[in-house]
Amino acid sequence: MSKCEQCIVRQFNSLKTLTKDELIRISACKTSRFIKKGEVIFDEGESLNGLFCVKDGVCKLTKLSANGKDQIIKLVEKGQILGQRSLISNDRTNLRATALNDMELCFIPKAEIIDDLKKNNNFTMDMLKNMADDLKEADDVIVNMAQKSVRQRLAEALLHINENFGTNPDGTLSVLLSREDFASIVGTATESAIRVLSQFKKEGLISTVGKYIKIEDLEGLKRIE
Amino acid sequence: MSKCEQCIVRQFNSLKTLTKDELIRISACKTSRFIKKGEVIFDEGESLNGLFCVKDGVCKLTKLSANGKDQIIKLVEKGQILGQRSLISNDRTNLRATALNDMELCFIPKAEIIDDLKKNNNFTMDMLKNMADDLKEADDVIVNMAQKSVRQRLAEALLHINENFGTNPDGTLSVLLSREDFASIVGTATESAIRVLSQFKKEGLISTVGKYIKIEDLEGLKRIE
DNA sequence: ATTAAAATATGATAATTGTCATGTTTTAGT
DNA sequence: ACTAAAACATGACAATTATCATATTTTAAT
Repeated sequence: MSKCEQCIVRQFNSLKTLTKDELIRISACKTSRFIKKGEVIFDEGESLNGLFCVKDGVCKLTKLSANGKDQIIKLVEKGQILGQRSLISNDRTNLRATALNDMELCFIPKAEIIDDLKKNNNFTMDMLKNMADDLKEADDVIVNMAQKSVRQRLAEALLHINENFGTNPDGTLSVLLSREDFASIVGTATESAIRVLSQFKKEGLISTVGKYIKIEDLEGLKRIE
Repeated sequence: MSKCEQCIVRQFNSLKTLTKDELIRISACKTSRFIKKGEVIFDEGESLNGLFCVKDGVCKLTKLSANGKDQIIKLVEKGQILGQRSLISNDRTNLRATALNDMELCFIPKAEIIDDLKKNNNFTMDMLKNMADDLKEADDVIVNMAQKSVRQRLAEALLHINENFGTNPDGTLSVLLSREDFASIVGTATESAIRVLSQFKKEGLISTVGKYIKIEDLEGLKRIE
């Protein structure tokens, strides 16, 4: 089992604020999990009893709406943490996490994290900062959902993915999403997402390389207001 | 100037976790502000340099969308705190706060709060819990915005206000909102909000007493799915 | 390699929601 | 009390988006 105190991944999340001793303690009780693409990491309403640290891969966090459709709330990638919200609220999860590609996760039991939160104020503060950033982002999403058209939202989704998850060497977006996933981010019917993406392609705003999408005209996408 | 350590209002927010000494210190440097209905407490992009504690009244937090329309993100009432997000992120506000009725606010300078956050872990933890709850709520709103009809969203808005802000003695909703405000919560055109509320009235789901709305059929509103 | 299933695509049409125009009622200020 | 402004209301129509039907292409399993 690899050691937390030597793990590069923790530099990207709140675990970076832990002391060496704390990391060694956590390392001793953490477990590793490998998840295949498409598998559910945890479901809505589950009790997690701990925190996941994403060592590799990307997953989507979704919530099932009353109409039977999934809504993607957030994408989580390597280096990020999973399950903070329910850990802190001492609550069941309100989102389902599904792997978008093969993943490796470390699981840290709740008791250890709670202990650190109580004893290490830097850790608590960093968690708080991240939560505050998530909240700001969520507020922005609310406004977009409420006030913008499907076309605008889809353009912004592409820009957001480009900005936050980067591209492959050939310039295609590194996160691979189905049209259904795009629809689920934007909150529209799959057919509508397909239509708008086809339109973007016709207009030269994007192109496709196999299943991957490449942004051809960043400014053009930004101009869709 | 009234004293924080004797103030009932703080029992409803994170300030309740502060020690008597900390409260006395805060009390000494806080200022009081009276805001008239309709006045802007702070605008999007302002630097707050502190935290507001709502002693009396209700305000709305809005964000201006690119289409020129305001979106109401949250209603904040007596006992709640205002400005945490930007204080913690050390960021300008991303929302505007506007008084919905006459308000009394206490303003606590940033330095004092930061000091408490660093020294009192209970305070930090409570802020973190509240932020986590806000985030959960925001996620729910995203799903509703993305997946539900205007009719459903408006029904839920009425239920949410009833649940969280209560009613006057005559059973009317205690928070008084214009049709434009309702439209701004739900993310629709004012005319659409008016139409749907008229429809609800025709269907006997709600009634009006002057400018106030009364829920007549709670179960009926819940059934709108 | 074959085949079934899943994903993508597109047309036709219906449902929802927005916009504009216009009128009525309520509120606030002198 | 009078008047202007704001809020509320409603109709007509346009724009957006969803739904249903049906192909086509791609993927995965045997």
